[in-house]
Amino acid sequence: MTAPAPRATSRDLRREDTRKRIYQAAMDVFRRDGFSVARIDDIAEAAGVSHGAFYFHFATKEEVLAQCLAASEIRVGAALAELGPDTHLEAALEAAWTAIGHEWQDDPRLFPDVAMVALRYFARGGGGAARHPTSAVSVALTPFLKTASERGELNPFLPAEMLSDLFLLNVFAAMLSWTSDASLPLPVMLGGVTRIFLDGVRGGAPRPNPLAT
Amino acid sequence: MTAPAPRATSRDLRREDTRKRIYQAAMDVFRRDGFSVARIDDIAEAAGVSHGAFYFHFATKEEVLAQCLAASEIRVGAALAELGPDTHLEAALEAAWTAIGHEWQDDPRLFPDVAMVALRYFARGGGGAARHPTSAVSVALTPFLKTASERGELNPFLPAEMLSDLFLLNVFAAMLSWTSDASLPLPVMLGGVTRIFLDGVRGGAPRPNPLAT
DNA sequence: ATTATCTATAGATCTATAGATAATGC
DNA sequence: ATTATCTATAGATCTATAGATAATGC
Repeated sequence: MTAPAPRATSRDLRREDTRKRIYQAAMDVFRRDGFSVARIDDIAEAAGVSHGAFYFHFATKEEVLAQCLAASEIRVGAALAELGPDTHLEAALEAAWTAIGHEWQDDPRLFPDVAMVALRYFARGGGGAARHPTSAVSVALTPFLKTASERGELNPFLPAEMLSDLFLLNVFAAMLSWTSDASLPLPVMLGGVTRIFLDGVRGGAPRPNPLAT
Repeated sequence: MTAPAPRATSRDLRREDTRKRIYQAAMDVFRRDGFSVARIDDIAEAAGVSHGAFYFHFATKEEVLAQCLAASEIRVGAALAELGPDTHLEAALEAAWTAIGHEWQDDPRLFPDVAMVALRYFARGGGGAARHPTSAVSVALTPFLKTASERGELNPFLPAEMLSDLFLLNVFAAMLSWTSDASLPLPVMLGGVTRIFLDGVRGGAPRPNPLAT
């Protein structure tokens, strides 16, 4: 599956360089002008390339944000990968929202648009054969949910695979709510939705306390 | 607050007629071509008006969907308004997801785009003085959450005002997930997220109340 | 010689607006 | 006469693509 030996040529280096310049210029312009108002020409000019060069590297403005999100997800996923496989679900979820919160707390202006592209990609998901090219974070969280499920700690209303996506959507909803109304501190909101989610998936009113560990 | 007596003139009737023709044509084209691909010119042509007439009635393609969503929300809100004020939270939430599910189950193609504009409007929310021009459904649900909260049935992690938005976002997430992977029936998914949400806000394990009012 | 990267440019679509038409209110 | 509704059109921006340039592999 892996290619033989994709040696990096000078052309490759040059391409990567301009791609990064365009990416950085795009993010700068997004932060300065707002995503929807940002114009491709301004991005290209700031990057010192032609209008068309942008489209050679990115199919659309949104793809820049999608790559930004993907990079962030990889960092968060890496943080989660450091957790031992026996980490309790509650700790894993807290690690996730903490990392996600740190990723975006300094970008409140940009976050709503990021959430938009995240939603768009989520909507494409598609089941069946072509299983989600879902978020790296969702993939990293699923094992903890599966483990908890196998231990009988979760109620059976929805399959574990769906729950990580559901959790992340709640985290994004909390962040989005915070960007438009920061009357509560971000950790309170993220902790709140996590608490609610966790209590929710652990099952309802009368239940045997499985935490008796 | 209400205007004196906005008698409907023949001009008003004519405007409303063309607006509705454009609206209907737009929805038809959206369903036929998909929202993002749909072109204004095709909509205008189908409605038998000029290109610019569309923009006289709607600022953008998205505004058509926003009005579609608003109309749906008003219907759902009306259904919820028929519930007695003592209706239990669980019954109110079920009434909500049932109505919402009925609204969109025959429009799986369009729903992801509707969710997108809903998210956009939610993101604008904005706290402080200019309180959400939030969804009619959210407004209709809030009293039931407040009542439950006052009865001490809910945990105190997030204020009741936020919970209705959070619930609706979960409902939308479930519908969205269903549109891309209908391996579970829609009522199962909507019932599932509702169950999780309800169990979540009702509070989990016994714990000290941090916000002890 | 072939191919990847990028520029220049034509075409499509959206956005803004000046002006035509006809209804309205005085 | 004034105003609301709509048309016609100019301008802005995005999208698609033909061609220039230079690196690559043979």
